[in-house]
Amino acid sequence: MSNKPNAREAIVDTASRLFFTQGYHATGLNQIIKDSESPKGSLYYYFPHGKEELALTCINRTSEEVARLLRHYMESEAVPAQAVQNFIMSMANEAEKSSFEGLVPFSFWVAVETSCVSHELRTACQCVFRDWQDIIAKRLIREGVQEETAECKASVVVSLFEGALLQALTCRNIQPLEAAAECIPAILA
Amino acid sequence: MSNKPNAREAIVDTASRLFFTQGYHATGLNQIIKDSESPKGSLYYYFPHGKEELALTCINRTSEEVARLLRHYMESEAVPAQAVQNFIMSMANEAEKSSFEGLVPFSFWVAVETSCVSHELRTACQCVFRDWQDIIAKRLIREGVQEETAECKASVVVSLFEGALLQALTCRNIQPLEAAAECIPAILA
DNA sequence: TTTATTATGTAGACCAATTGTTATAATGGT
DNA sequence: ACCATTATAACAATTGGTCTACATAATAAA
Repeated sequence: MSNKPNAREAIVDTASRLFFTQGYHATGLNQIIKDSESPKGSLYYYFPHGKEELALTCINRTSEEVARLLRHYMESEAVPAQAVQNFIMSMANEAEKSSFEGLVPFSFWVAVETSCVSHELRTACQCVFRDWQDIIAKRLIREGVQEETAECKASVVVSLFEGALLQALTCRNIQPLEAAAECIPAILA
Repeated sequence: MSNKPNAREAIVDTASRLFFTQGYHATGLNQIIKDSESPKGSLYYYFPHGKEELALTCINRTSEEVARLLRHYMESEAVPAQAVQNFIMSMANEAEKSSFEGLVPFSFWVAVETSCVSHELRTACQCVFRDWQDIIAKRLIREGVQEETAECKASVVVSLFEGALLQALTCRNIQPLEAAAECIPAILA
């Protein structure tokens, strides 16, 4: 009872997990409907444009989720460098806890993959990176950093984190993330 | 005449380009044989184990190619930071020149994708990252940096570069790479 | 030197399985 | 009766992979 729109939620949940751990092309619609225990009819009922629309939804939803988390960490520390370090290490712990198999929402390497699919998906991924960068930059500006410098450093933080996550997932080891966190103060100084 | 093993070369060349720009799963065998103008018979003659064996060959070959390039840049400058900066900016120019569509061999985000395919591919990608890191670390150690610190900083450089490349390819803009290069001295100091 | 024999590649038709997608029928609550 | 949702079956297209036929070149036997 009262299972009104939870089929949609189940689909988006599992699809997000699969897209971000396996990749867009590696994830089949059949696997999504099997894992989410939802019928294929529902998938095309909620996402008439199919896989691409579903992916777009997953990207936007995950992006917002992460932005919220990032904002939380950036606000809850007096020193920006410490905030970023906490954020990175929390993600590292999360990844390790799930044996590098769970949804590590920041791992946006799907961006390049989906960029080849359609212009719409590429634009969505662009926005994701820009949003994250903005959150960090705004915090730095508030600290008195000049705007242009802040944008630049925020971009570096995002890049470093994405790259470290890529290495960590490949090697199934949080060491690259630890090294990244350690270097943050030197970058933001 | 004398066209002995150039079919193999053609296959590996085009397959590398496609794998590293589109991704492993997004690249079909049919596209490879069409683009390389080689018949499927030849593909399975040179790579009896199919797609996976071909991918392994592409990864190893590209990895060595990049390692050679990286080594070249690391040797040809007196100051390590300057060497890394030159390397990053040369890659940025290369990417821009091809409108972000050519083979940007450093973009190893396929690593995560292929990591899901087989243990063998994952191990290969791990080795790639370790090799690149070693090249940078050795140069830093030669400069008098302590071994452990050197390893850590080398890992950061690799992460930062990979992440910046990810952003650059997504946004079709070299700005993230420029920002990354600018930060290198602060990291290696 | 001519003739067999065997490697080495090329060429592409063919295969079962799966892909994303569509269409239509059946459900069930209001 | 209505409408939102679910449930199937089928769709063409493509996937990675196998198979056999064929050409050429190298080697061995006569």
